[in-house]
Amino acid sequence: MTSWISQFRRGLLELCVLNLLQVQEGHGYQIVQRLKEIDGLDIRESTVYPILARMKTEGFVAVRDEPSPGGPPRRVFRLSASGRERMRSLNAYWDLLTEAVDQLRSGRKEASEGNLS
Amino acid sequence: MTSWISQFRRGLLELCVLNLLQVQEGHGYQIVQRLKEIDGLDIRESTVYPILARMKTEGFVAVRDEPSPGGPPRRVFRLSASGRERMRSLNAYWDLLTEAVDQLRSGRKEASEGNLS
DNA sequence: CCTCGGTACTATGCTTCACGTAGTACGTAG
DNA sequence: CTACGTACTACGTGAAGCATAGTACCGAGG
Repeated sequence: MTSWISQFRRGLLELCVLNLLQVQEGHGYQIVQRLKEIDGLDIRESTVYPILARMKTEGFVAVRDEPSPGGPPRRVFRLSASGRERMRSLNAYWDLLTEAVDQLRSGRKEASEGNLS
Repeated sequence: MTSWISQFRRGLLELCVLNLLQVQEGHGYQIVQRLKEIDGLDIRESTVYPILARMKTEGFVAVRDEPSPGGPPRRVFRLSASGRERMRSLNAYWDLLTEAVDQLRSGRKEASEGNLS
């Protein structure tokens, strides 16, 4: 991983997980699969599980075990009240940041015309 | 600093500095002052100087000294060609991320209005 | 002169978190 | 009984934001 890309993801991944769980509870593996589909995120198990563990110890999610049709038992995560609160905080700050960046970039000359690599 | 807020800023601050310097060269202290004005960033000297140092060792900026009217000599930073390249990369990835988050948040449930699943 | 405050930068250590790698365990198909 | 998909855990590394502290130059006021 090109390292600086990882840096951008800091904190953002928790926001993504929270927003996913806000829609519907899910188990770790499932969340990993969903996040993998999202372009630009390219996330791995070893990143997601620690996030979920952290969120559990901080009380943002409730956990219960559930049997799996083909594998070891799943740990299903469900957003708690404080988790939804957290999500709102992160979303709000994220919006603030994106707005700040937009502002900073728009006042200035040209922005990067579509060139990703 | 509430800790999780700092995490969001990862990498983003370099992007901000690059975009500032793209408009006009400037010295460290000046860049700090400018970034401080930006809402939601709330940045400090001890964060900015290391970024500038890093950018220098990686060749993204050229540095020259300049006398100050009221203080020790200033170190003036100017974006290099590879610095502009870097800026484009970061901007592109940032755009990708914001789009991904927008997508993730909008495709799911509601943004604000009550519309349960 | 000497201190105080603003300017301008440097140095050190802490902490958080993404990620790589590896390992455990369950189930089914061949 | 091997191999593969599922599902999770554990450990170590490294990057970077930040707090704190220190250095140094300058002008104004007592």
